[in-house]
Amino acid sequence: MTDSTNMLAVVWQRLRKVQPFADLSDDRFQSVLGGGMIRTFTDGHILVHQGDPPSHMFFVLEGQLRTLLSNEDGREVTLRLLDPGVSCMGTVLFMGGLSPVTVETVGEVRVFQLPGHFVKNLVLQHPPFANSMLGIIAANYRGAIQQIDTVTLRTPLQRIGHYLLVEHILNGSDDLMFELRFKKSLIASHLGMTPETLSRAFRKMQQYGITIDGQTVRLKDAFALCHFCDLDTKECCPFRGSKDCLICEI
Amino acid sequence: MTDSTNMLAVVWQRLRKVQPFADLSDDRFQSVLGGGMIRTFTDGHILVHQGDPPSHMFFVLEGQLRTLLSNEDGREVTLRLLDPGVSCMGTVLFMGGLSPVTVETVGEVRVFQLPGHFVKNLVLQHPPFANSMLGIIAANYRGAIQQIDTVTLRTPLQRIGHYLLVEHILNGSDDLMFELRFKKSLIASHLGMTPETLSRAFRKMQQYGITIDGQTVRLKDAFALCHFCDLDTKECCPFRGSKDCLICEI
DNA sequence: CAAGCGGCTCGACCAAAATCAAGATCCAGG
DNA sequence: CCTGGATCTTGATTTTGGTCGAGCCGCTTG
Repeated sequence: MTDSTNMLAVVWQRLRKVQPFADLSDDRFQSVLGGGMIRTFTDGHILVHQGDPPSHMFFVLEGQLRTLLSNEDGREVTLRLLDPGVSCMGTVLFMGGLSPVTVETVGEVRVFQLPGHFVKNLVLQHPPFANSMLGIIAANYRGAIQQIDTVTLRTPLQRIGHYLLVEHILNGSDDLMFELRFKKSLIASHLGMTPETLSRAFRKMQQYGITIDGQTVRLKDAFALCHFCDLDTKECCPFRGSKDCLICEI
Repeated sequence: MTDSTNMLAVVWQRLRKVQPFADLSDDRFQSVLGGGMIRTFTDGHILVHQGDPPSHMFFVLEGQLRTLLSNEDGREVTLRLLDPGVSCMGTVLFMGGLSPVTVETVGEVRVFQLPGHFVKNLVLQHPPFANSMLGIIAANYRGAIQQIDTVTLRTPLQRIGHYLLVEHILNGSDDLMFELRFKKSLIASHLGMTPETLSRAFRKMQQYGITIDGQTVRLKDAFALCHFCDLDTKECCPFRGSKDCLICEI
């Protein structure tokens, strides 16, 4: 009892302020918690198989998940890499039909899972929640478009540069050193290339003043990654419009 | 007056039964029509530039649109090819921020455009409409995921096979002959390859009993395209579970 | 009918990334 | 402190699809 109360406290803490729950009243949020459950999985566990009917929406509490596509030969692409506070399968619930994606744990993971019908009801009964869901799905869609851009229009070097840039910005971008959140083989799979190619490209990044040692990325200066900026990313750049950024000036 | 009444009748006819309007009352649908406008564009006109703030949602009435991504070198990928009855930019409205995609006409096109704020209000005021929008966005997202699968996990031959299969099914799949809806260079761009590669792959398809002559596709038999089926497509296959399909049996 | 144009096809060549095959490095467990 | 396994790096080789150039087909236009 104490344990489960404790767990609930963790969930509360973790999910209260994030989409799609941020706009809910405390009462309603409480009922959402009651409608779902907390589960723990070990490394490499598959929560959803490509082709399964989608049953739940998942929220990462601790650890990491990834969503991926695979073909018959065993080749795969990672679609999304999820850290705590992030959800998945929300979109798939509204697609109708079977899940096009596989969801797999990366390391040990604790998730909160909410039944699909629960989510769908909430959407119909609570417009702000529907709006939140639209926002989440739209954001994921944006990510997918970004990924199409990445794998079809960019060289491996550009892909990694852009990936690092986004990581750097997420990280607050005030430090010239930060850690990769995911292991390299996963990043490679996300960027649509082999680990070998990733490795070689990391090497080539030294020409731009960016060195990668283990999981640590070091930048020569605050603008080292500007070469890899794009319209979308520029919007989030803390130096946007700054005279110091040679790229943005153009 | 007569002309605009006439136009409205066309819109009514074209849009009344399609998402996201199908669930609206006649009254409300009428007010939606009043809130938007009809416009005509010539070939190659750009309705939305990558990086523009999204202002409208568009519905194709006549002709074709495409949405695309492009990079600085002029290379581009086509994301979606839109026929009458289909919408675009609905998702982008909910993504927040600027449009990641360009929208361009293919030939002469007539569209109905609805201001973004109008759509957003409707979502907040009318839950079934929100639900429809979720469905539309989710469907587009599915398309994007499909495209990632296509460009990263499939050979050019498989990509085209799958594309033809989907076209065949959309076409009713009762005829062994059908027309490509889009010109080949557009299809190539959608499948993430050059027109030359598409051409060569079309040639190779003869080994599978599929011949392409101009815009006309001819199949040796009803199961010629089964080699290119996947889980997602299998769900829509009219022969699903049929003993005759050697692939589905597996 | 001829000319011109756009879209498609096809062959020869080339560049880039995947694959294959060793090593190097790092970490966990004994 | 040593060992075994996973992960990453590196070089050599192969494969694939892109690029370039030329020619063809079908359609429009004069």
